[in-house]
Amino acid sequence: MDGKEQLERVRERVIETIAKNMNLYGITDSIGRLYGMLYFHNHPMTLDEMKEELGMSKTSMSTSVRTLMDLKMVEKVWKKGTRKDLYQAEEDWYQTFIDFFSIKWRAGISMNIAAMTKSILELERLTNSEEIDEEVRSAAKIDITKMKAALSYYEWLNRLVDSFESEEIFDFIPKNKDEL
Amino acid sequence: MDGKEQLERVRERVIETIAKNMNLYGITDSIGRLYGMLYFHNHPMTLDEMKEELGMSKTSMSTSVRTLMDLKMVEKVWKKGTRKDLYQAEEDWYQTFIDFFSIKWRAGISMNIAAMTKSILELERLTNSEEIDEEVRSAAKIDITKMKAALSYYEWLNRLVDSFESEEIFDFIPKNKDEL
DNA sequence: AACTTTGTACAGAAAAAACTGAACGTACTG
DNA sequence: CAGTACGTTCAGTTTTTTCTGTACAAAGTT
Repeated sequence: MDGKEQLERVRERVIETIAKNMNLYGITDSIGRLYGMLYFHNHPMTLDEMKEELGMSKTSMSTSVRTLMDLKMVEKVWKKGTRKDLYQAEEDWYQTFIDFFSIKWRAGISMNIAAMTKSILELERLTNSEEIDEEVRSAAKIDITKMKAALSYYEWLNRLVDSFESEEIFDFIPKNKDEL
Repeated sequence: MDGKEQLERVRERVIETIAKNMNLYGITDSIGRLYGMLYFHNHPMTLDEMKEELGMSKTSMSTSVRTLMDLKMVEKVWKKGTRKDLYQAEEDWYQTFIDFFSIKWRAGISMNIAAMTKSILELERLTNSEEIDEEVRSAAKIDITKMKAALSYYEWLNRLVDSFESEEIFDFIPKNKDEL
């Protein structure tokens, strides 16, 4: 029984699990595997090393690593002497969680708030118009109610994300369960 | 200027925004559009009506609506007299949010906790073995540390989801911002 | 300045996902 | 019990996404 080999097998299984999990969050398996691999690799890696390790093209490594950087799951590190770019995984998963959802959700929230606000305004103008079919008016009123409800939800979600970014969420749900 | 037409246009734009947003959460545009459409449709709809409204196949409607049901974003309603299944959108987006992430995250959490726990055990057995290369042992120890950190994160995430399901999250981040 | 080395853009190939129509099973209707 | 209406399964097609190799630009080396 070779210890090194066994360690390797365990790692691979865990990496696969991590990848599957990230997949659930809309990240492809390949990118998930790359992250997992970087997470267990104890030194920053170059694109060529990743390519070697995963048996994929350098192009893929380049784009995948950028995706992970955009999500702040990987960072570029600088090392004297080498010309190659070096990357390492963000190790703090609490931070990863915060960054991931802040980035993803904020984008959607502002988009939606803008659309809803604009639409409510337009429909209110419509309902106030004299020359309008009564049926349309009441339909518009219902829509306005729904959009206002949506707006209030987005506003709540925004505050939730605030609590992530400020880390106040950890006052409420402490990292260590024995705290509090 | 036709009011009905204008209302239609506004609705469509908002539905498109909703779809784009859901897309961010890993739901296809089509399914997102279906949800948005149902959200603004003030009566439960049959598969044939959806098919008509969206210009897609009945097969797609059937599978899409099932996806939405699995996420508890749509529910089947029963109406006396009709043989067709009727579906309507869950209107409470706070609830939708809770259900969506509870369902998605729980799946990943338990999968990961299981994998990590098992792997930690295996590696601990490995590190305790006499006949093992010192280098492998220290590598295994590092891995164990990382997996334990991961485990503690998943345990935290589980508690976060608990607070969603119990709605305690609203004590911390109230729905109405003036509350508290 | 010529030559390397490195990362990325881009176009095309391969793989995966979404979508459809036909066929089927079940349950209701007369 | 035959006939019809309905939802779903499944195989095949279309569309989208992922992945690769080549080409190229930028920066470093000699």
